[in-house]
Amino acid sequence: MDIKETNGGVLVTSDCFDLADTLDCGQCFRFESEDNLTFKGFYKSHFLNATKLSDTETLFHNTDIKTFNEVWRQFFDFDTDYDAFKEVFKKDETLSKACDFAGGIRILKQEPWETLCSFIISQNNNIPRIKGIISRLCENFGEKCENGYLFPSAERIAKLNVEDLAPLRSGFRAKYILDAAKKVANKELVLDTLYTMPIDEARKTLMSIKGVGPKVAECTLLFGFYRLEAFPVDTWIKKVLTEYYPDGFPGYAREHGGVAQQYLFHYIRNKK
DNA sequence: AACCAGGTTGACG
DNA sequence: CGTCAACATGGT
Repeated sequence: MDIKETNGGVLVTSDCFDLADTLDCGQCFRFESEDNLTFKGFYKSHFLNATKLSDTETLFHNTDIKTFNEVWRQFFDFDTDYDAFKEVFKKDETLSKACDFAGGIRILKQEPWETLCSFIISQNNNIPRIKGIISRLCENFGEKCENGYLFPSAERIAKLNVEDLAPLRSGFRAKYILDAAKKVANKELVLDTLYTMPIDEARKTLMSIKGVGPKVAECTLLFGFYRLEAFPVDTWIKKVLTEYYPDGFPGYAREHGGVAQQYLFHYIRNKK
């Protein structure tokens, strides 16, 4: 991992980072790209504009080393050694292939409320439509700024009703979005406590929200709270488990199972 | 035109 | 406890 300031930007060189795979592997839904090389989007109110230059080089535009270190360095988890994860994963044949195929993916440290809301929307839904609903959520209720719209706060959404959310075309999920927003806004559920809460308790807490079951809770913990032991099982991972792990998923890959899961998810969906 | 999508709920045995 | 239809909507 090498990070250096360049002309009007910051250049990152790493064998364990692929911008396109990281932003397009289903852990986030709000980064856009025309050519699958340059990606734009937001973390909180910070605007990202970055380009994949090669398999190992990524250029972050319009930023300096100070902003980069404060915002993007932590968002993209650049201080974690993914080679160490892969060393463990490579003891397993399928995981080894997944590492080779998807080893540029990193687990993003996303904003908790946005992550929770996004994965509520994700249930029984496909990725293109999930992106559409979230995009309309931001356009309708998020703050407008120079480069687009921010993700609306729970407090903002909590004041709305189901009819207000009709423009999202989120279907039966609208009532779930509102329940989550209300529980967060009135502090019945304090999201920040989930960073350190014992994971089983954190799962239960999230599942007290209507529309949050085991899968959505697990995704929220992994992608919104950096709980790398979380292991979301969706339809694709179910296939992987029955097909490649009939005797169970290896215990040694469990500690950072979320990383393994993400490699496997991307591998099984995109190989060949 | 069916079938599926990064599932969850509530009803029923 | 386990099973299962229903749920809104749009992409393939």
